[in-house]
Order: sequence, then C-alpha cells, then structure tokens
Amino acid sequence: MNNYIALIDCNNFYASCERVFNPKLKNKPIVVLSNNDGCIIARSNEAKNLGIKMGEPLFKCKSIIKSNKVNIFSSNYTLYADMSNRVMNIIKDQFLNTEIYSIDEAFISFNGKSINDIEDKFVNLRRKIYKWTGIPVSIGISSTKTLAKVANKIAKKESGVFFISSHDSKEKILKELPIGSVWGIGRKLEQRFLAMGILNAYQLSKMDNKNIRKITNINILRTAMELNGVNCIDIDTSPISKKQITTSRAFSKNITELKYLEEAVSLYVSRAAEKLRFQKSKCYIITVALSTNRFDRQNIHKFLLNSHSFNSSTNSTSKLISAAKKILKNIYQSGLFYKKAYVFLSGLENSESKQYTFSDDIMMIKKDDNLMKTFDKINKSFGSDTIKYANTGISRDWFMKREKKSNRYTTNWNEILKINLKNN
DNA sequence: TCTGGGGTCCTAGGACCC
DNA sequence: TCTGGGGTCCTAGGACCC
Repeated sequence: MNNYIALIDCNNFYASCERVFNPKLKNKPIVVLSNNDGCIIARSNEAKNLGIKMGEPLFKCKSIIKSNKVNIFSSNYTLYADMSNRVMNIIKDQFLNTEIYSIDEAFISFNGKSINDIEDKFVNLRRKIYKWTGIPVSIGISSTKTLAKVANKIAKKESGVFFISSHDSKEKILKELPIGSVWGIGRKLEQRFLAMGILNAYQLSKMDNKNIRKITNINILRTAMELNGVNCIDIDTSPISKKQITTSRAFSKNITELKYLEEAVSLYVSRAAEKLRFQKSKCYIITVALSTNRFDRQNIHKFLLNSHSFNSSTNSTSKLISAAKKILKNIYQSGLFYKKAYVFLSGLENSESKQYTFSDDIMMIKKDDNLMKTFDKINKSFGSDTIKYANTGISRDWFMKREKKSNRYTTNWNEILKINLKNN
C-alpha cells in the first residue's frame, strides 16, 4: 500500500455554476466578472479560446465580447458558495482526509494498491460529482501536493483524471512544464529562475538544495523537494481559524463625503465582525484604511490608514463600528475622491477561552455576547441583513455594481429555477 | 466612463532582554 | 588600543495563492 495525494479541481468553476442552471449556455463562451463588474475572473473554455485573459478589465475586451456574443455574468458568490459545498460534501463523504483548499479545489490523501484500482475510483468520483451537481471536475493524482497539481494540469487537457505513476513519465512531464507554471513560483521568481537558465520544473528539481535556499526561501525548497516526491506540504483537514480578517471593497463610484464613507466602513465592519464571530474569535486591533483610485493619473494616489487597540478583545459589532468611526474621522481628508475602503481585524483570540482582566465589566461583555448571538441567529434563519445597523446605510448608493447577476437558484425561494413545461 | 477581494507565509531589521 | 553572544518579539514589506 502506498500513500497518494489527489487534487480535485472544478473546471472553470464560476462559469460552470452559471451553466448548471442555464443549459442554453452549453458550448457557448461565458465570462464572470469581479465585484463592481470590473475584471474578468472566470472564463469558459470557449472564452479562453477567444483570447480573453484572466484578470483583464472588462472595458479592454469589450469588442471581442461583443463580436463573439460572449455571455457576461456579475459574480454571484451566494450561488458559487452553495455549489461548492455540494461538491465538497460528495468528496468528504467518500474520503476521510480531505482538505478544502479553496472554493473550487480539494486535496485528499489516501492509500492505494494498484494503479488501475485508483484510476477507477477517481473516474467514478468524477462521474458522480457531475451527475449530482452538474459541475465538471479534473483530478490529478501523485505522491505529493505539488505533483498532484502538475497531474491536475494534464487532467484538465486530457480525459479528466491523470495519474503520474512511473518515474519515467514524471521526468518527461516535468521537463515539459515551464518553471512559471510550477505551484508556488509566481512572476517574480519565474523571472529570477529564467535569468539563471532554470527553464522548467525538472531543472528546478535537480538544483542543489543549498543553492535554492540561498537564492529563495524555505517554501521554494519545499516545492523543489515535492517535485522529487518528498512530502513537505501536509494535508490540513481541520479548518483552522484565520489570523487576520479583512473586508475591503471598491465603491461603484467615487465618494467624497464623510457621511457615505461612514456607511460603507460600518457595513464592512459588520461583515468582518460576522466572520470573526463565525470562527469564534475576538480581536484586539481594528484598522481602517481609505484609498483613492490608483488608476487615476490626474491625482496622486493616497492610502490613509490608522488603528485602534482595545484593552479587552471584542467581537461586538457596535463596539467595532464605534471604534472604526473614530479612526475614520481621524484619517479622513476632505477634497479627495475615495474609491475604496478597508477594514482589518487583527490580534485575534479564541472567544471561548478569553482571559478577562480586573477592569473588564463582565456583565456588559456577556450582554454584548448574547446580543450578537441573537443578531447572528436571526440573520442566519431569515437571510443576511434581515436586521442590520442603521448606520450601514439604507439606500447604499455607493454599493458595488452587479448588473448581470444571475439568480440565487439554490438559496432563495423567490429566485428558484422555473421550468416551462409547455415548451418542452 | 470602466481596473477584485481575501488570505498566508517568509524575511530583514530594529528594539529589547540577560 | 579594546566593544560578546545568544535569544525573543514585533513590524513592514514582499511574494505567493485562489
């Protein structure tokens, strides 16, 4: 019995989610946009073949989109998160050691005997996920996470399941894999390696360890070792708490008035505090930042930021909003055109094992805890924002633009898919 | 007109301790 | 003339991931 690692990756995930509920989109080009309908963040294969690039601003590829009748969608995270849960549950049902790595990827660790058995198992899993959710996935299998990533790239191009099984095939594959396509090597490191004549994954795997360590960091040494089949990056099956929580978003238009900035920042604080309570944490530090449009060539780009420390950690939305408003007043400069606001929560600790001090008013803290518990419970049962803080804004004119959003087919009764039997 | 959001980890350097 | 050795913690900034 050998230990293997598989990477299951949903194909063009957001675009595939849209397709599940709209079969007319089959074989048609689709793109999904970022918040504010700004950039392309997902493409179907047909859209990729038209030369539309990942991360490209929409206005730059308008003409290709128009002439090829590409279907455009604003991002619908409610739908994508629900579809992701469905896929992940099927995987977790079958494999004990599953790490949900991102919204559309999961690593699993398993023991296997024969190559044929293993391939059969994953061909079936792939079929099952497609049948039960409508989402196509690719599965790469090998001995380490980094090699499973490599195998997955090939699976995407070929039959959907790919197993790097023999030493010889691995060598050939790594020689054909450009250095910049290795997991963990970004743009900067790619340039450095190319300048040194390290052009592909195979060359990296053959480099001297001390030399790698000298020119890069410990992570890249791990990557190189993983290419040689040595496990260095563990499967993490427990969802660990985040060490920092961020909520930041660009506005649909520039804001100059403090009043609207207060609304936006209060809303972002509410969201961040919800995330904080969801992972059962409290924070000591809140940071608020404002930024002007970094693409505006007429004006200097400004990034204004300040923090507040609490004597006693908190996850109360009211306390956090009140601190955030003070920071905001302090950093705000009139006459600037603000495009984006940020809220960071840091200095996190477990709320259930919190240490109190003599100066803590424990009765008040318990009261706050209960209030927040009720607040979250109501919003969970009746939908997000059923109750909200009034200073997070009523009309929210600055709120992000999402003009091409599809329905939340799976989570909202009013938006459920309707089938017209007459036409069938 | 128009350019995402949310994370993690590592390193270097400073402050400080004995 | 001459100025140790070893450690921790914190922070800012850089690089990476999806």
